[in-house]
Amino acid sequence: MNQQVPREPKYHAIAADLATRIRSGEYRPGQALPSQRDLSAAYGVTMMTLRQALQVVEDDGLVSQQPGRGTFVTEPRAAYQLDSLRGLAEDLREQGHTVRTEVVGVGTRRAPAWAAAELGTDRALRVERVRLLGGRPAVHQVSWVRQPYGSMVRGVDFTQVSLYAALSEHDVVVHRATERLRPAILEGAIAGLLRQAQGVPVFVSDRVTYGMDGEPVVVDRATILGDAMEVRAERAATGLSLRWMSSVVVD
Amino acid sequence: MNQQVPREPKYHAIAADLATRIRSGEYRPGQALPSQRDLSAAYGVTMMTLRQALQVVEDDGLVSQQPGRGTFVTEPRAAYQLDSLRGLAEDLREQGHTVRTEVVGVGTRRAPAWAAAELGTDRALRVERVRLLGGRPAVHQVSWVRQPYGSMVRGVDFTQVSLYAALSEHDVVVHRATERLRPAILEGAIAGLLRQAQGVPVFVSDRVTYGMDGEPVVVDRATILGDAMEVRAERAATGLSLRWMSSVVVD
DNA sequence: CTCGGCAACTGTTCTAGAACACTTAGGGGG
DNA sequence: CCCCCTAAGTGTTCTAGAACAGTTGCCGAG
Repeated sequence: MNQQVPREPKYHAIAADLATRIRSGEYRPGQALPSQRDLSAAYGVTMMTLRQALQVVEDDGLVSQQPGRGTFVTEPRAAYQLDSLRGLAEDLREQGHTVRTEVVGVGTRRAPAWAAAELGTDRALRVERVRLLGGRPAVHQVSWVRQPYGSMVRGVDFTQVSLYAALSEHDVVVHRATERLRPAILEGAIAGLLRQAQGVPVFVSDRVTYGMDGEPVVVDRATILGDAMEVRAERAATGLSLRWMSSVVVD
Repeated sequence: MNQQVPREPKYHAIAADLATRIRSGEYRPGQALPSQRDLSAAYGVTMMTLRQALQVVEDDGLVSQQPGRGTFVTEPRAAYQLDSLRGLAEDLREQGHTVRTEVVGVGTRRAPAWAAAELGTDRALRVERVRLLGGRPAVHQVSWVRQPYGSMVRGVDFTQVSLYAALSEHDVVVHRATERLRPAILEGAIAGLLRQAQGVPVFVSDRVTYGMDGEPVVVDRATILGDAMEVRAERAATGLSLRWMSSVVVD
């Protein structure tokens, strides 16, 4: 047995192919995939390798493997993975939501104490945005990008380019994030920006994103309308996720 | 190669053993476990089997596997796993929190529409409780236990026994739960029970717990003070968790 | 002293099966 | 018609490696 381990693991490619075929409708919710034996033969790999691919697809929530019965495509579940390293808008777009970003302001500022404490400095670029779902403001977000990274992305049009994509263009690779969520009451200028009355219940999310060297790169505070998102957990699924309430989506 | 598959998979037993040794302090946070090759030899299994066990332990958040470096024990993270099937108080106690339960009322009632819709019937036992952390009311919880399970546990002293422990005494085994979390504003009689002013931001958690037959057994609605809990996510960890704010704990 | 290369260590991927547990459907018998 | 058994299908677990990618430390040379 002489095997090569390719640059991209086979099981990744297979998982991606299966995901594509499921998302494209080739395999529909409730439908059984071909058996593992048939799939492994079709992809030209052993059962073990195929099973690794299926584990990935199952972990992504696209299928449910049932002993003795088969592997079934699950109902689509739009979810924002809280631990995602992508930007908010990218996540929502991937889920098929119509997302528009409005930039409220961009400028080099002294970061407030809470953000400076996380960044380890108060020298930062402040990026203030509003995210609209289906044309309706749903999220107000202020990002503090630590210098020198802030200067790198200062001229970016953030209505078109995500902060993380812009950082990536400058080879700033994010590696880890922590995020905290709490309930709060909408007040101040943010209420106006979200076009809601003061006093409305919201989630406030504080997020710190770290680079490869473990140093904080971006600190975000997002104010999210309580009727635009819920936190949902299901034992049978991959874990916790944030779901964008379908009532908000006007595609 | 003639192998038997035992009733309990080997990798389960190995994962449990490793978890026990980590939790007992034999392997400390930050410390590297022995290499996979050494562990597989020590447990008398192949690398693949050992890796399955390690995947389970990593999925439980106890270790972090790092290519080329080793497998390291993670810092303990006191957390209420949102998808836990145990009762709320049990979770908190396990985390070392001082929890006291006050029973507001128990009685057979017609479940409200939202709970009846989940239970598939409005015949249920209503159990209303307040959970105190460190002597301070932190959570108000109303549980609706579908009949005939409600009748089974009607006479239980819920200040001493959790609802799920009581159900378990009657061989009602819960198998799966779904939970949703949203922000809200404290109002009505609940504010008084939690000894807070009306208008305070809270989380509201709706939870449905299912039995082995897939039928709903209990529907819960918990109102949780925003300063008693946060949702926290870390990429490097197992996913989302609810953390009880240390400021609330007065042990 | 610093840098580069090499060796030994680490985890990751893959092969090629085989045996087991679970599920379902069909056929036969009562 | 109902029940039981068997066979064929399903996923799950396990063996026994080998090759590859990543990491780290040590030694030698400049």
